[in-house]
Amino acid sequence: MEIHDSLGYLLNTSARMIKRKMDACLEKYTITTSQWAVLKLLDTKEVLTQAQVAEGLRGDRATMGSVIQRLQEKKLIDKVLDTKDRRAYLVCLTPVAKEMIKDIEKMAQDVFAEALKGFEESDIEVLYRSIRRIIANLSEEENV
Amino acid sequence: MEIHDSLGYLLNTSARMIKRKMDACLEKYTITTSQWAVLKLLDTKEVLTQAQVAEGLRGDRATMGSVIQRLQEKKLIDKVLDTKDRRAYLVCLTPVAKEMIKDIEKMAQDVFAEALKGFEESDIEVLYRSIRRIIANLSEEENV
DNA sequence: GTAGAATAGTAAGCATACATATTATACGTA
DNA sequence: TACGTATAATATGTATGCTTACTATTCTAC
Repeated sequence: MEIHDSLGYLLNTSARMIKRKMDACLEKYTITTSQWAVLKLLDTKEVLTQAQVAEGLRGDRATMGSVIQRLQEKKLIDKVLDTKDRRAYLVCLTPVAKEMIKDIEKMAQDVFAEALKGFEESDIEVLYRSIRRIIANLSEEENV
Repeated sequence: MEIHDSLGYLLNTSARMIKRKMDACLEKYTITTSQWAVLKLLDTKEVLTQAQVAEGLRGDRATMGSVIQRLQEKKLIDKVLDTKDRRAYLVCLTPVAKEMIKDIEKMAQDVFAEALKGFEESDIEVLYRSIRRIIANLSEEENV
């Protein structure tokens, strides 16, 4: 099978292209797409431990730790030691970050709209359902 | 919008999960998923310059250069200076790599089969067509 | 023929992404 | 109460992935 026909190549390439476009748009806010994902998760969940952030974004704790560290350096999140579990830090957004997220939200939608230009509504529905199914399939096997 | 509902998150996460699974399977061959993609491309095209490899996999020349270097160190590809264009190298597979690719091909199919377990044939068709359309949409805007 | 633009490959810097290992802390059980 | 197992965070090493910049070479237009 041609590499260009493989599911891995198609998913990886489309993901990289969206990330590239998002990174370019996010540059003016001095954050990256991965950092944006962490901010978005905390916007919904308010307070999480680093382990929960990693789990929430299906990333590894070491990587998420360093993404969180950079966000902390940029004063976009705060992390404080959990008094109930002294191993853990509680992570939340700063007011600056909350303000910023409002501005970025629309821009992110525009990137996805561009990616999905000309799509049938029904195809969009199948696409999203399919990708979620792939994630579920690969999570399932992991837990065996 | 929830981060988990965003197209970027869905594509990125599914791509990373497939890559993770592929990397685990490829470990016994001592190569990575990105290296495998280069080998697969050269298996089809026989001889390419590094710039063509980068273009063929929609990557940047610096990154592809270092992936190719590592494959050369592993004796899986050869690169020779192009006598017609002394800027360029011609890259091709070694016999060892060609033998290896046969073994890996089936394993790669198994990973995709696992990802697509339980899918309707029609949904698979919509999924592939949709992702190709996303790639085309994002390529188009790049070339404006 | 020459100058300017473009290309091929690499260097350097920064940001993930992943795996493995270590330290400190928490939890459950005998 | 002590011990073994599990967890949270970080350290380290390796491999991308991307951007910018540089050098050598090629190509095109005048």
